[in-house]
Order: sequence, then structure tokens, then C-alpha cells
Amino acid sequence: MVQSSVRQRVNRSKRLVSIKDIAKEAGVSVCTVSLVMNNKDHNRVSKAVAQKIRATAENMGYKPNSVARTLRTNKSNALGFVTDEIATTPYASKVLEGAQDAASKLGYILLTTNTNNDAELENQEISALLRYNVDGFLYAMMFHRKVDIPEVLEGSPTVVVDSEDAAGRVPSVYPDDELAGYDATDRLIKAGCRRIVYYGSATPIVAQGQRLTGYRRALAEAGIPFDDALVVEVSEFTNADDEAARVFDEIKPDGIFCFNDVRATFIYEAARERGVRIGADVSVISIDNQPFITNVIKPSLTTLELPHYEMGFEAVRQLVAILDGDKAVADLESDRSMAVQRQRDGSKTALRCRIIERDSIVS
Amino acid sequence: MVQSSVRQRVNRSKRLVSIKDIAKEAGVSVCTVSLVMNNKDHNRVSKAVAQKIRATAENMGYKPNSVARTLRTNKSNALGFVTDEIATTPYASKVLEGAQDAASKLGYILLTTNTNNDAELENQEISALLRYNVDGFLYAMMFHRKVDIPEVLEGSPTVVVDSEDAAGRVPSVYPDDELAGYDATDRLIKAGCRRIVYYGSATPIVAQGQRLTGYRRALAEAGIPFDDALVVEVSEFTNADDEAARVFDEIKPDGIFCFNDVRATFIYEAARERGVRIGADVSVISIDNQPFITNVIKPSLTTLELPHYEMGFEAVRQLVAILDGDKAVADLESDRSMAVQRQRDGSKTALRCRIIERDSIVS
DNA sequence: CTGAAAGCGCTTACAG
DNA sequence: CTGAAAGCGCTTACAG
Repeated sequence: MVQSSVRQRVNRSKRLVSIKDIAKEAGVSVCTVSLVMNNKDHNRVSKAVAQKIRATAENMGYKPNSVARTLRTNKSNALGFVTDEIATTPYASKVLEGAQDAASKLGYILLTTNTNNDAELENQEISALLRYNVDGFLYAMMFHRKVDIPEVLEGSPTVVVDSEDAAGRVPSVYPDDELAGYDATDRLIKAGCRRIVYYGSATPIVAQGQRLTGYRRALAEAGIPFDDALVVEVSEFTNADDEAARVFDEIKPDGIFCFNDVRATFIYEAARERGVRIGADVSVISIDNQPFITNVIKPSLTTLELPHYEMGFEAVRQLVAILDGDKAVADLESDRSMAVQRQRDGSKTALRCRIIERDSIVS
Repeated sequence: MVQSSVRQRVNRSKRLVSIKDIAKEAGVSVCTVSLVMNNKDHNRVSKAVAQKIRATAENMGYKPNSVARTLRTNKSNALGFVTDEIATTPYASKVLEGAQDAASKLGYILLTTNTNNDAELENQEISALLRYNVDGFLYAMMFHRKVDIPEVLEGSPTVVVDSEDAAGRVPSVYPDDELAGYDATDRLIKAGCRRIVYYGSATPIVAQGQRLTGYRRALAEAGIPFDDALVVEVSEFTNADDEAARVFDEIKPDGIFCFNDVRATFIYEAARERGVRIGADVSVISIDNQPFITNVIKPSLTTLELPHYEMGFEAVRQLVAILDGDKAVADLESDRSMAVQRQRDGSKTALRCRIIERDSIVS
């Protein structure tokens, strides 16, 4: 069936050079080699011997066998990355990228698995990773919610990504949706808006409540009274058109804060139909930063970016801190994670969303 | 720094129950247990003893230790998944999802890593996976091109995903771009179009050439003469607007086959400015199926979907076939991979792109 | 039908 | 400063 299997040499018998080969070549014992290879030779192995061992290891292209080390030490330097469903949202897979970068820098590798939102499969997959002796888990969700940590994970250090442990026990890294709501609203206020619609979500997910809270806080700070009539509950699949029409025909705001980029497209369409010019007659801001939307619609959409990459990166940082101590992660700092403001509350880490300025706000 | 580390118990000393524990409990030797656990007890262990062993294993919650097995057998049942850059294209991460599903069904796990298109980093990352004794590699690219397989991969069975090995040696799984060009053009012809523009890419990537070839084949089969003036070379970042204008003002086609959904948005914009009604006055089809584009623009865009999930799935199938033989993958069949038409040419597998019917073609 | 023994590559007390 | 020995959990000839 697969014809190429003939052509491609399957070299399973290949053995990498081992500590034993080096010991033989250098004329010492394996334990001396082990000491040197682990940099534990100070005051225990003579400089000359150590140097000779290092040289022969180099020459022979020695690479330590992680499997053997794991078996012996019960420490794999491997992390399990468990997702409910990869990439239902585009760019959510940036979480994995951030996690991979941090893991790589800290000397860890990632074993990834996908549970398809199926509890039984989830159990199986996690059990499989456990058999490979992973040191800990990233439990990564596709959007911000309260989750129950599966029982199989008990006993393994775990960090939740893009969600919060409902029980409040497992450290969780997620976007600061309250601050995002505040920042978005505040941006409109700074642009001179006084009558600001929150074109929100009809689904009571975590982000909806928190962004609304941030919206209210920004209004309060600016001395603008909160008006319930300016809060619109929108479902992408049912009332988005009608509510967008109502926003322009009845509410007539000078600023609109959209729950996400997809919802913003309905506002754009309604504005276009009415000849209302976004970025000139009315200001619009939203959350998500899906370039295929934000750059394609005219005028391009100012929006806040969810810190997917940063969540993955930060979650690994915290997990390794638990595993190996804070010193182990002290040197870890990425340019991209610099952009993130940490706001710690016990075991929870909320990451700030960066604003991406484009052309939908009146200047 | 991470305060939760205090609260969360790090249970590294925890040992899972081992074969030895079962042997002791059941009053037999470890090798007998091993035989039974691997279902190699037929005619070698008495039924009674085998059953007793199975029962105690069940009771004690025994899970075989993959690390120990790997060390002993030099077979890890782990695959390395190497990408150049995760998710520059949204939904490209579906490749990983497909790979994970197939791997899971075949009893494999995935170690994933990201090379950020950096040759040195790539080497390091692959070496790291090698130390974990992966049995083979998926070398997954983010779009269809000819790639050179890195030297470190030599000696390890490898399958290329969403690209072709330039040397033609390593099996490769990628989208059938010629057929996609044919299918898209043919769909327009079937809708009655006779003057069909190929609004293609200015960059000479593999997909561009192959889709153009498919476009020409469809025209030829329908007896429509090829006209060079109907082929437009478009860059998203420079001439897309101008060329879209030219399409309507000078070429005046009855059908437009766009290289991808992003380019289609320029056609939509130009049509709108001119009052040309897509789906009524002119038919448009494209390739990619980015729902944030295809469902949001009006009328919704008929497009061909790149088989990301299927490529990942199929690549794992082929890799495991190389590793364990065709019989090992005989039972593997996913509903989603059913949709794919296999067209084999030596070590190459081109997967057909499915058409997603929406409202941009005149009916 | 069952067990004793060796060994995969490594680390870690321990002895000298 | 260096080495002999045990052992992580498993599998695989081999002997009986």
C-alpha cells in the first residue's frame, strides 16, 4: 500500500552512542561519565579526566537518552498539553505556540492531545500521557470559562489555560476580560464618545459578564451614568442584524463597543446600509483581532487582541516554577510576554489584552 | 512567586503500580505477568493463571509504563510532529488535530515542536525529540511547497505534510491543487460561465502554478479557448484593488475563480462599488474556506476547503504503515477522511479539496 | 506451562 | 578523585 516504505530505510536498530561507549573510549567508568555529563564533576572528578570525557562525548556525538533518564529519575521533562478542541477559534492555537516556545527554552517538551470535548476520551488520553511519565499538565480550553479539572489529573501539577478552575484550586491563566472591557470603553471615552453602546453577547459566558463590568467601571470613572438601554444582547445566529439596525435607528450612539470582531461586522453592515460612516460619524471598537476580519472590512477595525500566545507561555512558566522552583524560570522572559501585565489574585493570573489601533475610531 | 505551588501537592514520589507488584500479589513471576499483559500468553500460560493475573491487574489499576517499555524495546509509540510555524494560517492547526486523532486511534502519542522557520532551532528541537526515542516524524509545513528534509531526520521514517519533499524521497501528503483549480473552474462552467477570470497569485508558489494548470484543463475539456488576458496576477498587499477594478471595468467576465478567500474580498469590494451583483450578475468561487470571510461577506462565498484535517490524519496513517506495516492501519478509517480522494503517484498523496456550496454562484 | 537472568541507558548512594 | 553495584519497569531468549 505505502510503496515508499520500501525505499525509505527504517533504521530501528540504530542505537545512539551511549554513556557506556564513551566510558570505554575514554577509559573510565560509566558513573564518572554520568557525573561529567551532568556537570556534577566539580571536586569529584579531576580536571583532566573531565576534559577528556567531554572531548570524546563531543567527538562521538553523544546525546543523553531521555527515556533512560526518565525511567531512572522519574522526571521526564515532558509536559502534557491537553485541549478540549484545537482551533475551533482561529489563532487559539497560538496558545500552543506560546507553550512550545516557553517549554523549549526551559528544556521541556510537549506531548499534545485533543479530547474533542469527550470526557471518556479525555480520560484515556490523559492516562496515556501519564504512562509516559509527564511531569505536569497544561489544561487548555478554547475560551474563557469555569472548568472542572478531571480527576485523573489529581496528583499531577496542572495549570489551566484560557479558563479558570471552578474549584479555585489549580492555578489558572486567562485573559483579563474585565480590564479589556474597561480599556475598550475607555478608549472610546478618550475619543470623545459619551453615548456608548455595548453590543455584547446574549450568551452568559464569563467574558460577557466581565467585559460588561469593565464597561461600567470605565463609564463610572468618567462620570457617565450607566444606561441599561445601551446594553444590547446579541447572538451571532439570530438577532445580530435586527439589533444592529436598532442601534442606529433607535439608540443612535456615538461609540460602539462590540463583544467581538464577528459582531462588529453586523454593525458595519448596518452602518453601511444607513450611510453612517464608521471612524467619522461613529467610533467602533471590539475584541479578538481576527486579521481576516479586522484588516478586510473598511475602515479597518480597532480591536483588542486576546493574549493567546502569552497565556500558553505564561502557563508553562508557572507550571515549571511549580515543578522545578522559581529559580528555574527566573531567566525566562520573552519579548512578547513583556507586553503583558500580570495581575495576580492567589492562584489566578489575568493577562491584559493589547489594543490594536486601526481606523474605526474617530480621531 | 507562584504562591499556588504551596497549595498544590507535587506528588513526584508517587509510583504507579508495576508489573512487580502484580507478580507479588498474584504469586507469579514478573515475566509471566508481562506475557499476559501483552496478550502473548496463548499456549504459554495456563488459563487459570492468566485470568488471575488479569484480575489482579484490573483491581490494582495497573497501567503499563511506556517509558520502561520504550527503553527496553527501543520502540516508543511516539511520533514527532514538527511544524515550521504553527497557525500563521488559521485552521492550518487542523492538521495537528487530524494527526492527533489518527495517532490516538493507532495507539501513538504526539510530541510537538515548532521550529519558527529557524534551521538551527529546528535541529535542536528535532534532536530533543530524538532523545525521547520517537519512532518517526511528521514534517508539517504551513502551505504547499517543495521542501528539503533536514539532515537530522535521516534515519527516521518521516512523512511530509502539506508540502512535497523536493528530493522526492520522503512520502508527502498535500492538497491536490491542480484538481482544485479544475474543480473550481468546472463548477463555474457548469453554472454557465464562458468567460472566466483566474484572479490568481502573483507569487509563484506551488499552489499558484497547479491551480492555473487545473483551470486550463477545465477550460480545455469544455472546449473554451484559453485566453492569457483572463489570467490576473494579484498580490494581496499591492495591486489587488487595481486588478479587481480592471477585472470589472475591462475584462468583464461572467465568472471569477479567486486564488483564495482573501483575494475574493477585493473582488467583492470592487463589485459592490460598481453595483455588480455577485451571485446574480457574475459568479465567484475561491479556495480556502475561512468561515470568517466566507460566511460574513454577502453573498456568502462558495469555496473549496483545503483538507487540513485529512492531511494530518492521512500522514499519520502512512507513517504508522511504514513503522508497523499495512495491517496495523487497516482498521483505521475516519468519516472525515472518507471524503478524500486518494491519487497516488509513487510516494506522493494528493488529497482532493471539498467544495463548500454557498451563494456566490449564479444558479 | 513457568521462572531465573540479562539487559535497555541512565543515576545515585556507597565504598575505597 | 574514581569505580562497583543496585535499580528504575519492562521484555526476551533460555532453561527447565
